[in-house]
Amino acid sequence: MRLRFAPSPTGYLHIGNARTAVLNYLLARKYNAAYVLRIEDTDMERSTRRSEDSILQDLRWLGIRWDEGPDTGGENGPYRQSERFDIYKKYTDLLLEQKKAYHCYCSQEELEAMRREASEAGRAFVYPGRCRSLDRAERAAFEAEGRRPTVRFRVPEGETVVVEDHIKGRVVFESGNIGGDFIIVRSDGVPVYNYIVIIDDALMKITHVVRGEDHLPNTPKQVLIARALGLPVPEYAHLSLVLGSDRSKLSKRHGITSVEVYRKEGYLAEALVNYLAMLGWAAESGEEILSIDEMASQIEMGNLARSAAVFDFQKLRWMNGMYIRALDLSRAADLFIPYLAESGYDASKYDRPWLERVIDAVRGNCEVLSDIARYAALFLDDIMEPDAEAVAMLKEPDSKIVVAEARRLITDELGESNYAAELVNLIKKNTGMKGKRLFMPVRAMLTGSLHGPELDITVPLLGYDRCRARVEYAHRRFCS
RNA sequence: GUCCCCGUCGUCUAGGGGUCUAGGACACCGGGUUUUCAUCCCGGCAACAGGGGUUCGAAUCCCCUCGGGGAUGCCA
Repeated sequence: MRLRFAPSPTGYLHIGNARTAVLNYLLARKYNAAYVLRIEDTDMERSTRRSEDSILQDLRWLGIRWDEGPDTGGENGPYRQSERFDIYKKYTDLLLEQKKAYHCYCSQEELEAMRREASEAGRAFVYPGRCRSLDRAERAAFEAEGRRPTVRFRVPEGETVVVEDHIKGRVVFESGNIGGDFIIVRSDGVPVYNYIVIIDDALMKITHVVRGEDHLPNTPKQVLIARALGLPVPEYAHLSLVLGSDRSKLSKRHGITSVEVYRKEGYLAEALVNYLAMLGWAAESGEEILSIDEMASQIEMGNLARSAAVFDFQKLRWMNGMYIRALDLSRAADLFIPYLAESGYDASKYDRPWLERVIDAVRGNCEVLSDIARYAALFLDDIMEPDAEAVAMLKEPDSKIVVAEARRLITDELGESNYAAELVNLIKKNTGMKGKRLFMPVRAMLTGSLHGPELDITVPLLGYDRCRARVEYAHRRFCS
């Protein structure tokens, strides 16, 4: 069994395509199938090497590994369609020779006019077959005009194509209503997707094509090509599409669609893969947080959803948070530190074990890695400017008593060794303050906020010097 | 327009003739824990698109309607 993912390098890896890649990968793992990566770069205007590189990079980041591809090579290469033109040429010559295809001299403008006419008349456009049977003289005349022909596939009449789709079930098409003879080679000699996809699948011995549902209406064209060429037809599984909140095909206006951007925002590959797989698939156990191995062992080609799924950014965030919390602390630190650096904190300035404790204290607040700076700031900045709530709290008369006592203690009585254990206790004892009247001012003066990790964790992590500086700052600001 | 696909809580889904007064998850709303926040725990809200069949019995099977999506490219 052999599966493939065949992206077109015309931009970044789209989240919907990533889902196709992930599902193919899980299925390949499940059935112990070969996973082939093929680059469909026949759109010469839009395809770029830079895009191909970024797609490969994103796939690797997701944890997807392929057995054959443009970078790894393999027995069925080359794996870029742009490097296989001579192969397609042979098939085109064969079709031409057998009259299963013919040269078409209609210009794009003429075609456009016919299309417009059909749409204005409320009819479906079907190529009328104007060039179906040109004789030598007619062809020569067109050539003399400087027209460069495309090659059209002669769609046989009255043929039925039945696709036994693993997800959709039996889908039946009549050759009479697939739009007429379609172009298989452009006038510049470059073949088009609908034509060569089936050749490559056959030559690369792909047994199962798992791809987006948007390809379903193209399938009969591909099957007809295969029949004309005597090539084997793979089995199909057409995945339902991913939609945005308004139920139209997911696009940028719905939110982030680039895998690279998710990575940069601090989503974990494991979480993204997990979420993508859950979009249109549910484990029998009902569990939703699953490793790649667990998903691979439970997934089946036949139990993927038939209906489209709306991409829920909120749920992805939730899932990412779950993964962040489950991370081994050292790995969490490795992942978070670059985000601290991005916010201007030089991680090398801090002691690693201390930094890990800080991260552990605030990771529960983080849904994405880039949330870290906001929550860790209270440990990393020297002075925390109190926010509005904290200011209001520190202006309370009781709070001033607490702040004043804190200052007295930390300047006169407490030091590095005992402040953490004694500061709050002594304030309580000496001022008689308790409950929120005690903890809130302490929290506000030490962290600048009324919210945050428990003080028992926060105070020792802050360290004596920083606590002292903040107490003095609060005292200057609110008690003088 | 034509062809194709799809239709269970707001969202992702379980369910495939009786065990469904329809289960889980996210979100939301309460409550508990945390003297705070987040986490965590408990509870609540909320759906079989509509209409006809078939059947003793339909969310499940069939048909129609409606709704949504996709395709209809010298894009993939």
